[in-house]
Amino acid sequence: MRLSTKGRYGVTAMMDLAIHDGVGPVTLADISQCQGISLSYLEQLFSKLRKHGLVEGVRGPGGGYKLARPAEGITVAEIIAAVDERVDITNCNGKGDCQDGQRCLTHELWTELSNRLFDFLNDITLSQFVSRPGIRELAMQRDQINGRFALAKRQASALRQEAR
Amino acid sequence: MRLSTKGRYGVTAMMDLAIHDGVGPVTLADISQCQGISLSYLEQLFSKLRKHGLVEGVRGPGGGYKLARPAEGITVAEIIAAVDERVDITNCNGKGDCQDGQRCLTHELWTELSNRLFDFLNDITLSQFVSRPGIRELAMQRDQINGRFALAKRQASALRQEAR
DNA sequence: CTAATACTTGACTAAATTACTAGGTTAAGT
DNA sequence: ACTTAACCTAGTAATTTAGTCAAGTATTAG
Repeated sequence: MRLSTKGRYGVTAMMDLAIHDGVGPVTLADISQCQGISLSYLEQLFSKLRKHGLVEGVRGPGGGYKLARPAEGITVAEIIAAVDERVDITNCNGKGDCQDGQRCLTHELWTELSNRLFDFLNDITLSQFVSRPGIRELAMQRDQINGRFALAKRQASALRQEAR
Repeated sequence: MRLSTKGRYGVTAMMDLAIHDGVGPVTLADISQCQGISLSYLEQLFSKLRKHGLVEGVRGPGGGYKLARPAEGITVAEIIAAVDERVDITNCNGKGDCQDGQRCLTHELWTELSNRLFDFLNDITLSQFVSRPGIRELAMQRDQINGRFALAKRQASALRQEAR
């Protein structure tokens, strides 16, 4: 388990998709503007997210990315693992030994801590953040301010339908 | 909150000190051998740990490093923060705004997740791992195998004293 | 005192990761 | 057709990580 800016970008981007889930796809250009990182870098990240079955791309005008699965089933740990693609857990773990064929005691303690951390993050889903009351409405307001008109429009009609 | 190999090195090294707490200082050369990283790199890490009041150096023959405080009071989050020295939490947070003077909603959600993660790691102390029954004895055995005779000797007499 | 041990500091280098740039191709909507 | 936006590839600048080298200082055993 590793947590870097890359993982943060992935998680926040996925939150963005989750907020607009069911409303319509979100373009990378939008996310790029909001997060302040380059479009091509986002493309790299989303390529990984797509290959791990977390998002789906929709081509053409009005296209973008959307969640491949409901937000309830997507955990933070999954997202981080997808963008990080890290295999090496410890220095010696690949070979299985630390020195003299013995694994260092501290490494065992570390993997235990690492597992606890994973369980913690694997228990947090996107929906936990997005399904809070009022979040959708707030997102719509911000979309209008930020010039995401297409999204805001679709969001508004989605909210009207929900109201019925 | 960031978690890289640097943080892992710091945590595992601190676990090593905690295991030998009360027994005597641990030399960086020992840790270097066990963790498989260079002595000078460890020196850099321990310089930070010392400046953050987590460890104390003992000079002269038989010297090394030891915990500056009891293991019960040292949390994993503290160690990671000490070696990482990271300030930037989000891309826009330094300036306080994301775009158009509005903070992106996703960034707020991220900081919330980040705080949860910090609380989690700040609740895990070194003693939780080290004070498990049998850990000290196991450490002594490994020290002998790994040629850490001085430590093993002190550890043994410490255990004898505990037995009384 | 002297030598051995171990911490301290700084400057410098190699490797890996992060982030970006520039050029495309492909699919779908108008 | 034309535009939009996903998708792909290669290269590269910037930053971080990890390690090296060298010249110190402090402590203590003998």
